[in-house]
Amino acid sequence: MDNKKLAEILFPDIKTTPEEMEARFPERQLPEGAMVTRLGPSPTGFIHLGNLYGAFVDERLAHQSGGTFYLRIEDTDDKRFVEGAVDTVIDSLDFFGINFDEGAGKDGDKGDYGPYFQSERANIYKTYVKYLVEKGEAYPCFLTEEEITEIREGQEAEKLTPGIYGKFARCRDMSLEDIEKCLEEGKPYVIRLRSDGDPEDPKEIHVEDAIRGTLTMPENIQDVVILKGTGLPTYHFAHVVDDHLMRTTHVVRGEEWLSSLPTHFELFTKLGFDIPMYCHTAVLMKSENGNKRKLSKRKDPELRLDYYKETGYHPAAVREYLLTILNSNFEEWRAANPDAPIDDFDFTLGKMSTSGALFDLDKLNDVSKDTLVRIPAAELYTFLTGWAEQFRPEVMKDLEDEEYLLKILDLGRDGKKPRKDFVTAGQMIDFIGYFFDDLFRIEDAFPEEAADDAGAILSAYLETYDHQDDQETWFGKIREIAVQLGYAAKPKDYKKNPDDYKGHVGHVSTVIRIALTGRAQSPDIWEIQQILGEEKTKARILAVM
RNA sequence: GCCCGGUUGGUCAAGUGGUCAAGACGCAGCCCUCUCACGGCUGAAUCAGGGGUUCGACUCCCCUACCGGGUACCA
Repeated sequence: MDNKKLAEILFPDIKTTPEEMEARFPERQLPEGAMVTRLGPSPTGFIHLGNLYGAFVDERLAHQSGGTFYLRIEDTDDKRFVEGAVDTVIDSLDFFGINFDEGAGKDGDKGDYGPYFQSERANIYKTYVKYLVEKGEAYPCFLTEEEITEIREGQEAEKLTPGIYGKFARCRDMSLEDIEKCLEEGKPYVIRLRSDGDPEDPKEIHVEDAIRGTLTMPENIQDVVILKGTGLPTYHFAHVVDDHLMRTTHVVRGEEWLSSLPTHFELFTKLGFDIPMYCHTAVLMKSENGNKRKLSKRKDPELRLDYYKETGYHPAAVREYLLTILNSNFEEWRAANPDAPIDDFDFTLGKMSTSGALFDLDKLNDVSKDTLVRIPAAELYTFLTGWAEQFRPEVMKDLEDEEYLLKILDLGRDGKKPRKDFVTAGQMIDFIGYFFDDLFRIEDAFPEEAADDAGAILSAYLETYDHQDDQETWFGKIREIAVQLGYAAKPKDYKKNPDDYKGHVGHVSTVIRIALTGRAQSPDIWEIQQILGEEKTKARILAVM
């Protein structure tokens, strides 16, 4: 068989050679130890939490090592290309602080290793396919879908490994004449790898994985498709060619790729490429009925990245959370360095978990509280208004008074034990709602112990109210009112002798609290009053009376 | 079915032959306290099961179970 001739028949237009490719995409000039990583989303532009999780690893590895992180659009499938997909990918990741150095961009490709759309790299792939055909390592296959199904069914019946390999690879050893004949007849075909694997007795191969250690697997035996009927490569082939030519040093991808590793190994070997360091991450899981399952696009709103944006999670909080899942020692580090920039943390692949982590909203919320408490009020204000503008435009008028808002946002946040009231922007609006007349409403009932005296309490309060009082004298007055009306000045007294009192000062102040905030629970009343101002304070008391 | 991963409290997890098996979230109780939050303290709760190897196994080996993935001209 004249493979050279076959290659020429199959790819008459391909004049480029692997050597030329090597020259065109030389090794990168990067400092020692610098890592090159990539994100390869499909062109729908849909980015979910799993992507973010992986992208975060890519980004940290590259930027921590002084390397390069690039974006490559994997559009070898004939899936519909969604308009603006690249922008969507870039924007959604940018929101979480993840930026690309190279690759597909809003204003076209950037970098010397492009094109960065796989659909535009057909001739590059074909150069290598042609090369493999010339060497007899690949061949055209004319099997139809029906024939393949038939083969598979036969294999299943005989309990054999399904697939096109060994004697099932019926086009493997066609003569040049037969191939030419099929070609002339216009039969559709694909190019398959001629695998060296022994179906009878597969050898073991060893591949390094930075997260999982040395992986031991049986060698590939399948004559996998490398070039589809469309003239575009399969993922397997594109991965090998692209990651080599783009000089990727670390391939971060989900563990669902683990089982095709032998195929990739054989391709790398046959093409004479060095194998990159693989980093197979665990899949994010979700608990359901006591079982773990993969997060699903349809069932789990928290998988959509937009969910976090819409709910009003601060990107920094999501980053903190992701890092706590990604690196088990991050929480410890954060506890020791509460104010350090997150990028100071030394991210390591070895600290990554190999088993699927359950996504935990409770934990996210807790992390979020701790994150927001570290953000200065002015910045929080920008974040809050930015969010509200997009998702709660009707409250924007309440947020206009920046000076007023800053005081509200900083309420009780100073000192060594700051309040951690805020979780998300949406929740914040709700939490501080009583500061705004149009959002203020009485939500809770007066406590039983003091309900009957509510009128008396409020009128006495109003009578003695002096906006200039400091916190201590202010509360002293409430104590007096409480005592006068038959309430204990201290909760402990009441607890000791509940029959001697109607209730305690806490019940009395709750009545005031409800009049002012509409709620039985709130931050410090005195501080709230100072922010509300004398006029509004009095008006609210009066309104309830 | 076959192949490949994985399995420490409800959740996230430290742990690499000798620990009373860290810590965090959540939960419960107590303290602080005018409410809530914050903070502090205490508590309940874990090595999937069975065999080996060993003086000694969460750690090493084998089997089983369970979970996840793959088994495409999808990525």
